Amino acid sequence: MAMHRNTDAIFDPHGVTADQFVLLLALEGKSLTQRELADRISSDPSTVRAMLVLLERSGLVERGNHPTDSRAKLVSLTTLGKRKLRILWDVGQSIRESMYGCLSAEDAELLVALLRKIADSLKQERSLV
Amino acid sequence: MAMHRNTDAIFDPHGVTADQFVLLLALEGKSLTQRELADRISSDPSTVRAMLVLLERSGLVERGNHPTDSRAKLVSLTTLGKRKLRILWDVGQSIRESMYGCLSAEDAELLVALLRKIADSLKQERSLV
DNA sequence: TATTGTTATACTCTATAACTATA
DNA sequence: TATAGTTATAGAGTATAACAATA
Repeated sequence: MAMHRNTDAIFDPHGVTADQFVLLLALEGKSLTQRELADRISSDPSTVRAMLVLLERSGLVERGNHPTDSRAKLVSLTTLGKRKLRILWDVGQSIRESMYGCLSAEDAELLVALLRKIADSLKQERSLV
Repeated sequence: MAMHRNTDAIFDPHGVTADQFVLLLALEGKSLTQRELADRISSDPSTVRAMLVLLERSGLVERGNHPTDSRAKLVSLTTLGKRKLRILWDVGQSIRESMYGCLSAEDAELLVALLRKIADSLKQERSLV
């Protein structure tokens, strides 16, 4: 598979790019419209469309009809997609844990807490816009 | 300018992509061959070549002859490139500081220290390979 | 009129393979 | 033989603009 980002190397052995992982993550536990998906991953409808075509081809995602809006399509994970997402999450988790290996347990926990605080702060900023 | 990553939005107004910024940063204070540059930014010679063509066109970088190896080319920042790099660094710095805005000064310092520890650990791992 | 999605087009980064020139 | 760089080719994400269908 062709990589298009350095970080893809992590997921490359699993046939998924880092961007695709982000998209799959946004679909965890719910169905979204392509537009909602684009907003969620801070991308563009045309970009999302291109990604979905590839992900559909890989069998990780499916697009069905929207119950009330016939313009929209509802995107959701297939069974294979859910399974793949779980695997990829575990891959990422093991990498994170090995990165924290040079820190004490307390420092690792502290680091995550600080990062989460920043993430929450940014998310709140964004929702105010 | 066409963006090719979400993070490009930060540098887009300055006509530089995030990847180009990484490359320019690797050239700060020194000249490197294209091969060294590729190793430094964990990329490929053909990729680096493509990037350098664009950066040369923008006038941020120049390629001269290598003093002892006539196969190699020495890549270095132009005056404009050095100036641009300083500006981009300041842009990044102001963004980092605004991100730390939700943390106390001590916590912000601690966060940077923890991240730097991880970075150093990864760098050491890499040099052992 | 506004919105959802599609299509066409263009740009940047990614990399592999085959190649030239030099060490 | 090995290395530095180039070229051709291919793939994936990025976005804009124009468009059809629907709300």
